[in-house]
Amino acid sequence: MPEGHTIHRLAEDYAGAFSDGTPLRVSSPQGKFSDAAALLDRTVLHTAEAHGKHLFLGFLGFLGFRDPDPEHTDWVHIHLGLFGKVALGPAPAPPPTDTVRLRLTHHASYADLRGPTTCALITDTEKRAIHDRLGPDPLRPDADPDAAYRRISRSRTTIAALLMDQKLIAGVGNVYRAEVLFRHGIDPYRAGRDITPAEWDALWTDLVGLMREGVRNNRIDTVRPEHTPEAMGRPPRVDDHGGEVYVYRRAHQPCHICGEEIRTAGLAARNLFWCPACQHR
DNA sequence: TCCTTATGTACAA
DNA sequence: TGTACCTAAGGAC
Repeated sequence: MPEGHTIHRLAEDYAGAFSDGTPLRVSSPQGKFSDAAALLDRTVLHTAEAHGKHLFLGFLGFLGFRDPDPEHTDWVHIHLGLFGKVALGPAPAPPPTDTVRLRLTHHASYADLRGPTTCALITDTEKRAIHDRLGPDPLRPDADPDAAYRRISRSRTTIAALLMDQKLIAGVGNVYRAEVLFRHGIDPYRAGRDITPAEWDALWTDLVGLMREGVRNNRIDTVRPEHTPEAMGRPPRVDDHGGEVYVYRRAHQPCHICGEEIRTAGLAARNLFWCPACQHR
């Protein structure tokens, strides 16, 4: 279930559960991360950080350093890809299944990582290189939305594809791109260079608010108060995604606002969803 | 039990 | 543009 909000929430949850200074037990029941897990075993989790859909767990102690200097931190770089999941809860940990790539345990908590596309031990230099190839993240205080607009405003590519490009904006995925374009009435096929500064400002500000709420609730909800199931007297959404949305995975269903049939089409190997009547700008 | 699908990305051609 | 990779849930049988 990973867009940027999931990863930022995981950073908070890992740090909250494990960064109290107690050494951790680190293992890889699946075996694919065993060598690194052995190096990290009985070291201390110092920090957890997210940039877009990338998660970084900072460990101290495997090289003998005890000070929280980034240069002396060993980072575990995690990317969940499409399928990755983390199960995090109070100790005792359940018996591990053979799909657990990385298990952290502690006197009070456990966290099991399954199905990531990336789980690797990296240096601080390698970590900086990852930050350098990612665009501004609406969930990070250091984000510069103007940097994203400079590139969007020069591009002939559709705004729907640009919003998914992590070099331009880090953390937006298929749900947030569909929903934020709907909320601003923007046709997903418009070229980036036709997006005005005012439109970009509104899109960015909205993403910041939506994604912060996503971190808080650990799910994506994008409908305004007047369009909730309660407000409109319609049945709540029931599927594995969970949150209330306008268009995502609602192909061929009526638009909550105008009743028009929601459309879907493939765009950059993903399914795009939009309302042709509401998104005309 | 099999098939499809999924909130992602990298690389080959 | 297509394909490979990682896992689990839901629906059709």
